[in-house]
Amino acid sequence: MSMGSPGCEHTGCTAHSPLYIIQPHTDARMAWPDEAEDIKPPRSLLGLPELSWPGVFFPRYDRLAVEESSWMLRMTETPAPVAPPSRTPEPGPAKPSQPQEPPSEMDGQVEERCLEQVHTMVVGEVLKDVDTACKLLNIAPDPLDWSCVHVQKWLLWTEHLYRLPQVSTVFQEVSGRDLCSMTEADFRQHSSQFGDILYAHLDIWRSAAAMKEHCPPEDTKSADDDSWSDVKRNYPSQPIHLWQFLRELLVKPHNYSRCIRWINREKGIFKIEDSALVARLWGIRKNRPAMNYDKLSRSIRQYYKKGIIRKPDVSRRLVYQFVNPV
DNA sequence: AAAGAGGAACTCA
DNA sequence: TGAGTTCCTCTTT
Repeated sequence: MSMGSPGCEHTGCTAHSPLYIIQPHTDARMAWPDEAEDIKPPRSLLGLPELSWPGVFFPRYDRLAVEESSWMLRMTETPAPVAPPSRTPEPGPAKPSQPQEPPSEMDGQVEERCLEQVHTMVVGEVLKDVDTACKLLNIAPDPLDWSCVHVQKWLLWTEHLYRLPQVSTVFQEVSGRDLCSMTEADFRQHSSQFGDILYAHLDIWRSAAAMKEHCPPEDTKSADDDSWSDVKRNYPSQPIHLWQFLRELLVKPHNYSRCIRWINREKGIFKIEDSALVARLWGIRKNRPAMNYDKLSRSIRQYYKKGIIRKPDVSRRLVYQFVNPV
């Protein structure tokens, strides 16, 4: 791959397809996935300046920034199918400060392998996150398919992810197709302060939708997802139950361990760490803006009689137990 | 004060 | 009719 050119001969991508790097949030729990640690290539190898490894996995980060780098342009096998963001980066990668020897053939092969691994990893993580959000919000992965209600859900979700003040109100009665036809300038017009973040986040979703068409879903599936995916396949039209929703959060500890986590997975004992946040996520999922922990916990208590959830033998605040742990 | 428990009426698919 | 949702009162932590 030629690192210095604005385009990429492997993919046909152009420098008009910028990489959105989301800077790490300071919360140490929101770190790069553990499983990715052993395949992190050094940034110097990528022709990027050394810094703490940036995430490309949006739920863990609260700020979007555009970073130009041709290696990441390989994220998509084809150029983005829709109008790209207007803030086009300068062509060519950032150069290391020290002059370097020309890379040997072996260096080139190692580099190629690392890039390949990074590419696979990034694509997988982005698609997994979009998939998770789709399940939680009950919306289609492709923004073009969204109704106005779906757009509102996605906006609430984006507010939550990036800790934005209320922005959903400025996009009333906007369908997914309308949203996709808007330029970055349109977004800025709707929200001068956060329009660029919303536009960047939407661009990730649109790129993910384009990628999904080219990547087999197996690439993005983890063992944790399998049982739940089976449930979704078997009962595609069933509304999600609260216990299913809680399980879905629990099987995504990278994303949600700060609001809910297993105490003892084998016994099905879990703890709600942030009751307000879990309630808010449930409210978004069910389109119930007034949802709070008082109501959510009442619904959990309904499960006592049904034998789905109970309090553990040693009762603790915000700790519950699935009667039949999977 | 926040969480827990449970009754009762209500909505919605 | 089932699965919550909403509101309520009272108890426990």
